[in-house]
Amino acid sequence: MKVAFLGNSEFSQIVLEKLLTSKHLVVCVVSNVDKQTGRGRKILTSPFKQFVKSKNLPLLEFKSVSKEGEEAIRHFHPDVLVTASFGQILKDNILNLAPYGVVNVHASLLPKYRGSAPINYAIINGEATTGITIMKTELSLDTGDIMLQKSLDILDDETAGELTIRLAHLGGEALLEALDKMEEDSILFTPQDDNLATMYRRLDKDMSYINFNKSMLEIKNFCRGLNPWPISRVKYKGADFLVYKVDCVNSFECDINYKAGDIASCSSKSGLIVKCRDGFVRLSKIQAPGGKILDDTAFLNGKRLELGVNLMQGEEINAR
RNA sequence: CGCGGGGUGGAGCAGUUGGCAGCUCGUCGGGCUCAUAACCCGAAGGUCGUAGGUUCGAGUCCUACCCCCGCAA
Repeated sequence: MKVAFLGNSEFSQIVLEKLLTSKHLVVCVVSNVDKQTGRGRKILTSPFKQFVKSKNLPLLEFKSVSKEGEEAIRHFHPDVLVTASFGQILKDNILNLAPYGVVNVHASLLPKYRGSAPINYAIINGEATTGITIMKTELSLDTGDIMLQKSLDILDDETAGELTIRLAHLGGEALLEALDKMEEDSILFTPQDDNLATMYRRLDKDMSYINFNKSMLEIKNFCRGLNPWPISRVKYKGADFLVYKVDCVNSFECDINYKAGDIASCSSKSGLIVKCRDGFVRLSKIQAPGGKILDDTAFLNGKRLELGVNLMQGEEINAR
């Protein structure tokens, strides 16, 4: 099959690499245009596009494929279009461009976890299993018929970033299998049951503050699910401290009656321990504004935090 | 020229209006203890990011450059 590949991220790259090892031919790759980004507002080429260039694949860049890309892609006469972590929503002209239409590699077991951050939310919600769905792309988001699914167990301390890489490899395998079957015309299309569907909205920094009214496990999962971006965080006296790792604390005793979100211990021996709904959590890897990522014990050697201060957004100082 | 924070013994930080370079931890040695991540005593370890400049004197003030980070996308 002649494939036009649409993608942007590291996830896309891993799937594409797998595709390049197969008998299928990648005729062109479509990605977003470079924009000002990063510190100093420089224009940088994404790692994905650098990879594509290094493989000497024809690279097309569009702000909107539907508006600008139809002719250019048609020029390569693809049999099928494949999307993997491609941010843009495709219109009819692109959906019907190739004989086999558009196939999407989605990182969840649809119809669960529709939306742009399926991997993150699977971890946040404490799922034990997630997976890959190869599906037909249609006009509305992540609703197309399912062609093939593969599941994967989520590891205990895995972050969303780590899981993304594992899912991408699985996604590559699933995609090849699906393409092979399409070619033999032996693939089944199963409609999704919309009643079972769950949809989650985009991640952003506003939703990344830790809510200590939740349980130890929920907070830990929240932290894992938001790594490597946007990173869970707390507010200490008005400043944001990024939290890279949370551990559940099962053996911490204290006689003071702390509220959820209060700092219950902050010596460089014990680490940074905070009260939550059903116990205590330890914020064991944190980063102060302008600082680097540190273990809490190292962090507390230099920065002295105050016992009893509340780390929930908006809360003010209250001495027990 | 998008905004902002930072580079100080091995680690993390403080350093006031320029005036002997400090704190917490770690390391090494000794002591106490049934024992310990606890406690006590002592020691080692620093070209204060780089290059210039101002000054009797610069970690501190000025200039240029390098590196790291947050916001913003």
